[in-house]
Amino acid sequence: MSKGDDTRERILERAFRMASRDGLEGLSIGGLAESLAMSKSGLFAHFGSKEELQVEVLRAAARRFEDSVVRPAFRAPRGTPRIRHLLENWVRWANSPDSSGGCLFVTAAVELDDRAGRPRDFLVETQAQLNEALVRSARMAIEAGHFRKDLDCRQFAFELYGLLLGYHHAKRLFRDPRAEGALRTGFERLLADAAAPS
Amino acid sequence: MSKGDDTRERILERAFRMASRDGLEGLSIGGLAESLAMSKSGLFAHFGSKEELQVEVLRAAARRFEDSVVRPAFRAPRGTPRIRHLLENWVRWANSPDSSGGCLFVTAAVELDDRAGRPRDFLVETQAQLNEALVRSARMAIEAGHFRKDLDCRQFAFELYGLLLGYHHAKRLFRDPRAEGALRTGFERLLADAAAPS
DNA sequence: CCTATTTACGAACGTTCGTGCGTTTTGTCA
DNA sequence: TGACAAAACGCACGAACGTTCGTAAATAGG
Repeated sequence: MSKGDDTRERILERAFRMASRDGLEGLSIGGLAESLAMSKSGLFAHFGSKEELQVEVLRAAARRFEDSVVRPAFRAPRGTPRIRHLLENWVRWANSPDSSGGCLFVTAAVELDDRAGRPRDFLVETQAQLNEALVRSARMAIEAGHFRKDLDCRQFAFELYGLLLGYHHAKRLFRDPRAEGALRTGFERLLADAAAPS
Repeated sequence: MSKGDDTRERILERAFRMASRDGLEGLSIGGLAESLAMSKSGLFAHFGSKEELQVEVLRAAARRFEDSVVRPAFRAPRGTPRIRHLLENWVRWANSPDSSGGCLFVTAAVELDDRAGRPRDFLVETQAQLNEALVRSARMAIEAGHFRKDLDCRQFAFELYGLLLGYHHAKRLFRDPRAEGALRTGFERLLADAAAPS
């Protein structure tokens, strides 16, 4: 790997953390450069524009999420085990020191939700993929006989995501230590409601 | 009402809408002044600092939310009717043209969740009050015999808020027209699960 | 109507923002 | 090692930011 690619990765890693806290707009090139002890223009040259930097930060985050949350979970057996792993990895993601400023996707979603442009397009695409992965997982759980046949899989995904958002909110705004417990309780309720009749 | 108070209200009304879209930090005094056809310094003099403006925007929003969502709902009979009214008003709030840039509280919560200061303190306080109102509503529904006695009211509030956040996310980022239906379906599931055994 | 006060203004401050350009340093490979 | 390319730099730019200040206009009360 060339020197340039190496710094580029260092930049994105730091930018990921900064953007989690301050948002993609709040992320400043000057501040980012300073925190990496390099010049503004030197850093800038790697991306050519702030918008491009934002897209690349999102791309790096998406890859990281895929690597540490989705893919490992999809190695677990289909059905409830896989879905449980998904939640477990997701919680670890949200609690990881890299996300100490909040989940970047939550921050970005709120920030970009009506700001047209490439960053928004990219975020919508990856979030849609994540949502599809959730829906698919539920569908597989039906096929595996873990979930009831008449379960609305999109609805399941919607409510699961809502629980995660509620967890994020309670943990970060209220700093409520009970947030994770509430998330898990809600998750169990969701699973129980989706479960196939015994 | 004096002339000053009148303009102050006009400023806050406009600022409320702008901050819903761009956040409390993205809200710029220059832009706000221009959109109101007044001078930056003239507007600034009403608040003395941007932080103070942010707090006042939040205060105005909280009053408005109280007036149009919470208080009207609390005029409905205790128990499920009141909780249903709460959701109804809440959805209307989220869909109102004033919130066309997203619910200010959601935007602000994500933005301020780790930015210490008076705006964050104020937001936490009002959001905590809202949460308490939800918990209280659930408790009253138990007393009214609508909800089962062993219901965890905090958990109920947590999940209800999660549904709202999920709705906000699906509607605004995905522009999914099914979002409101998913919210209502989840809400009914939540109510059914909380219902007293017949 | 005159005066005292409130309200709004215009101009400027110092900083920071994203971005562009020319140069110098660093790395790479024959 | 010498030459070419890649990478990082310093510097400057115009614009926008929040904020300050002295002054002009508008309003309110006697």
